[in-house]
Amino acid sequence: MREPAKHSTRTKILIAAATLLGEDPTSRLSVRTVAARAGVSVGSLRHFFPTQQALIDTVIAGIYDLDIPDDPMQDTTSDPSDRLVACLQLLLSQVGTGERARDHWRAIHDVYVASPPSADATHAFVALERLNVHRIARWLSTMRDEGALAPGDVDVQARFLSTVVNGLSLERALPGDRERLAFEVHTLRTAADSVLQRRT
Amino acid sequence: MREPAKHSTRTKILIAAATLLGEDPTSRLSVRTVAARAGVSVGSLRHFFPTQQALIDTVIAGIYDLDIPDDPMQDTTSDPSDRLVACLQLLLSQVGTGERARDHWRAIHDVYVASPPSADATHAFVALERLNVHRIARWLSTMRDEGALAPGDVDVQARFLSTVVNGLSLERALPGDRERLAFEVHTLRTAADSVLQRRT
DNA sequence: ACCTGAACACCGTTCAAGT
DNA sequence: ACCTGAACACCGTTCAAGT
Repeated sequence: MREPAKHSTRTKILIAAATLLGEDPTSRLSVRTVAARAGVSVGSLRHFFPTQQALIDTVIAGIYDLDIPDDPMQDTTSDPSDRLVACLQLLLSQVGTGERARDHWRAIHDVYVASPPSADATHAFVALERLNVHRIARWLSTMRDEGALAPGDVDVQARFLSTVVNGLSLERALPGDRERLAFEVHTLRTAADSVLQRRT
Repeated sequence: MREPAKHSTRTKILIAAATLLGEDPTSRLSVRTVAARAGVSVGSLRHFFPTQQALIDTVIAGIYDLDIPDDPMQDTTSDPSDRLVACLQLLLSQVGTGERARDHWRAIHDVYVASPPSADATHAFVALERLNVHRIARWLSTMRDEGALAPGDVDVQARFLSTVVNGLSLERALPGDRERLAFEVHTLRTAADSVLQRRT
C-alpha cells in the first residue's frame, strides 16, 4: 500500500497540537495557531473538533495514555519509588481524562451522591473500594519484602494512597485539569515516597 | 453630612464585581462588564487592577476571607505535625460530613461536571483553587521558617496536600464514609509528615 | 494621581461558499 | 463529507490624552 505520509487532517491537527504542547506545556492551543501549524483552515479544524474543549480533551487524553506498561511492580530493574508511582498511574489511567473522567464521576455522582444510594449499591461500592485498597496493599507488601517500605500499618498506607489517587482522579474531572498535569506526577511521587523508606 | 454614595472608584469596582458574581457565580468578570457595572472606564479599572488576575484574585479573596476562624498555625505550643494536621482539618471541616458533604459535591458536580466544562465556570474555579493552594503554601512557609519543612518546592507540596484534602472530602460524600472517618486522621498525618522534616 | 476611550492584537464560533 | 476564509462578537492590555 504505502500511502506514505497520508495523515488524515484530523491526525495532522492532533500532531500539531501535541507538538505545540511539547514546545510549550502552557500553550493555549488556540484555534488559529493549531490550524496554522497543521496547515489547515480553522473551519476544517472546527469540522473535526466542534469546540475548543473537544480538541484539548482529545490531545490531552492522547498524552496521558502514552505509556502505561502492564505490571509495573514486576519490573525489579527500576527504583521502588518509580515502580510504585507507575502502579498508581495505572489506577489513575482507569479513570481516564477529560470527558471520560467527567463521565466517570457523573456516574458515581448519579448513583451515590445525587440521591441516597440503595443498600445494594452501597455494598457494591464498599466492596469495590476494598478491592482497590487491597490491590495497593499487595503492592506495598511486595515492597515491604524488599525492605523498601517505611514502618507502619500497610492498610493505613494503602488507604492513604487510595485517597491520593481518588483526589487526583477527581481533579481530572474538574476545571484546570490541563494545568494540573505537570503537578500530577509530583503529587504521586510525594505520596509514594511518604510510605517508602526514606533515602539515607 | 451624607456624602451618600461616596465610594472610592476601587471600592465601586469591587462591589460591581461581587454583585456580578452574586448574580451569576460563573461570571467571567470581564473588564468591560465589570467596568460598565461600576460606571467606570476600563482604563480606570486597569489603574487599580493592572491585570485581570489581580481583579479576580482580589474579589475572590474578599469573599473567601469572610469566615476564617482562628488559625491553628499560630499555636506554636504544639508539634509542627499536629499543627499542620489541624490546619488541614480546618479545610476539611468546611466541606462538612454526611449529608452536608453530599450537598457540597452535588453543587460542584452540577456546575463543573454535569454539563461539559463551561469555560466561564473554569476561571472562577481555578481562581478559587489557586487561593486554596496559596493558603496551604502560606502555612508551609511558616513551617519552613521554623526549619520544620522538608526540602522541595513549596507549591508542589501545597498542591499535594490540596489533593489529599480533596480526596478525603470527596470520600466523605461516598458510601462507607463512617468507617473511613477513623482512617482520616491517619491519612492526614501521613500527608503532613511527608512534607515535614523527618524526625531523626 | 486618577480617569477616559480608542486602538491593538488576540480569542472561539459561525457560516456562506466552494470541492 | 470535507475544507476554506471572512465575519462576528467577544477578550485583556496598552496608551496618548485629558483633569
